[in-house]
Amino acid sequence: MNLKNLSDLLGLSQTTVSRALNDYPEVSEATRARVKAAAIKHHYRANTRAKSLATGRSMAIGHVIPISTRHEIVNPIFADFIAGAGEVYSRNQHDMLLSVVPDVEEERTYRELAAKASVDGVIVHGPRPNDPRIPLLKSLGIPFVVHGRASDGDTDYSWVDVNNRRSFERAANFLFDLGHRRLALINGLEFMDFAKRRKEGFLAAHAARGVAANPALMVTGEMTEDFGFRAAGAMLARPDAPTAFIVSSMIMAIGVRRAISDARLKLGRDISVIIHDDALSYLPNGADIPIFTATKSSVHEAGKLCAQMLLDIINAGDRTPRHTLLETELTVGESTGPA
Amino acid sequence: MNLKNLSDLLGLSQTTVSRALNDYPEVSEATRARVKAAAIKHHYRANTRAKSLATGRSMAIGHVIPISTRHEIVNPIFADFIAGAGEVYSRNQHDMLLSVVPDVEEERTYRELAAKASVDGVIVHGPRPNDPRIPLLKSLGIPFVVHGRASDGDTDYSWVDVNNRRSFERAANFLFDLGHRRLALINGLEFMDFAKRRKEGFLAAHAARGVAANPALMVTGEMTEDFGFRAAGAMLARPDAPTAFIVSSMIMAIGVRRAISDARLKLGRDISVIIHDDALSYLPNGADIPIFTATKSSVHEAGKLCAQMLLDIINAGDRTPRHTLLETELTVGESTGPA
DNA sequence: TGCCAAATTGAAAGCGCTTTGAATATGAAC
DNA sequence: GTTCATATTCAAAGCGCTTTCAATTTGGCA
Repeated sequence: MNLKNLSDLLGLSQTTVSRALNDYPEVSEATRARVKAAAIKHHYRANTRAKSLATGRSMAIGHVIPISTRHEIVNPIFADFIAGAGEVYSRNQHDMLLSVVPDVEEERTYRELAAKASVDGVIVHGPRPNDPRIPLLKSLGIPFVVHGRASDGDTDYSWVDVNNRRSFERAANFLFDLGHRRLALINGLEFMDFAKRRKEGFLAAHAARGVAANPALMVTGEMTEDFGFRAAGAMLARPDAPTAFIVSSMIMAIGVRRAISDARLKLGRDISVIIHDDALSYLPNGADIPIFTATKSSVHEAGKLCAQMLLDIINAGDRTPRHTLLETELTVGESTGPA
Repeated sequence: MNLKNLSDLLGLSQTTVSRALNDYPEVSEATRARVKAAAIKHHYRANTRAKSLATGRSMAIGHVIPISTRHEIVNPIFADFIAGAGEVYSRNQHDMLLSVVPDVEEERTYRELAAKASVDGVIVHGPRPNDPRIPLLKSLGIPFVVHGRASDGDTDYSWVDVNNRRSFERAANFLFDLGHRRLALINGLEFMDFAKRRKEGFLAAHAARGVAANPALMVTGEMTEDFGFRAAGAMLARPDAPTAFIVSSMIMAIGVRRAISDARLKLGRDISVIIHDDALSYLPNGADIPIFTATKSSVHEAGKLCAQMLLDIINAGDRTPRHTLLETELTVGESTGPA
């Protein structure tokens, strides 16, 4: 069933039928009702490709998911973020186009998306300091929103980010207030911007208290359970073992917990742990009382915000950058206690 | 830069340029080379919408991700599956169209995808027994592949699935062989087909050994850490506590491990655990020696297989169903021992 | 009754590509 | 030098929609 069939059926021109369905005013209410009824009855839906060819808008948003050729890991945050964004797209009749590409081909992918005109805008995932994608997208003229920020370089673009620096500074201060002095940081890979900012916050808190941060207690790595386990295990074996950990993700923290329990220590009593909690739907931080004391910020919500911001930008047609900086919630759980 | 511009530039007709780029034989090698060079030089890529309007193929595959209105959870398996499928699509110049929709609107979404002709085929996620989507997609005439199977009802469709029944039967037998008699099953929600099959396998092993399965030791629920923790905690507190657990996912098992350690028991010595390991990239089952004894099957691989099967079906044009049944690998880790 | 503005409808062009059918150029065979 | 098959190129139609511009109808008012 296409427009021609439908209009023939109704004895109307394609013009009128198209206008009736798209709520143009120059169509009588009587015909509009008749047309809409017929459209529903015959399950008519405008062919997306034809429609977007005619209008010049694809009604689709692109997400380019780079698969690291070195690390072969899929960001576990991804599912919840996508789900959040997807909800917004569905509600606004947009499609989501996902490209999973080896990171080395990322630039080519963006260029193709632009040239093939298959999306109206893109979300940029996992920004790195001085990220080359930002100038690229600007030069291509595609509207985009970055989930996170890329420090250094051009900062004149739209983003939604968590205040990672402040968040980790607060976490460190919380531990200092409990009397801890030997804090460990188990962070994500440092070429990711968020990890860099978290470390800065961690160090800033140390500086403010006049406590020297021990480089041996600051590690960065893949955000896996296994890495958390090894890193924490190694640190706990040191003579200058930390009394508290700040951990960049729930998944890593699960490994940290395993290391702590393997070392026959009790979480919250012998050792304190604060995590950053992305509020992943399948890893809730306890039901009533949080298992971990955490700086919490829902990545599902971030997905929604990014998507909404991008749609707003596209609709507004005005390209002045927008920013949303989310503060985390510091929720106290059972994993922290006095030193 | 569009086809017209490019052909004007070259002093050729659009026909010839199009043919040159699409490797049609009736174009001289000299012109083909000239055209291809110019295309690269001017970053020309055919507009997807125009192309698919002309060819009738959208070169896109749809994935409908239902968000349960009740459970609000995103399947953690999702990211790795999508990454696997996405790799295959990229390699074959296909796009992936993701629709995140409340489960109640799923039917409407499939109908729209069909009517709007925005995809050439779809992957069906999370089949349930007697799943209504299968007859629906058949009636709509869209090629599709199911990740998993829907027992009961029409079985005449293409799928890629793990042999869940056999897998859990083997796991139970492995524990029986170690001398365990009181086995617990911590399973996914039973309206999911895979969970149903796993339970069948669990029960089949019991029946074969003449051991009565204790209904109190078989639970189903959300696949979260928290559910695993609570379920295992409650069971361990019983007078007829299990000596071994079979757990349907790594994430649940992490909760089980927490419950075990809270009960001051040692995993692998006091209590055995076998998990089903989907080999999620961010939750590796230990680095050298597996933490958990597991029935393992990579969901990333399953994503690739589903995608490849669907593309094959679309290209073959032949609609006879194909099936791939994957056997799991039973790898012995440190979480099991004699009763 | 006649006139003009407003309301309503339609024909046709165009979005950027593929593909059919026709036209032209080339070259081998006579 | 023709002739005809083959190789190469092109003009134009068509994919299903939107939108411009033109045509028609309607109704208010003098």
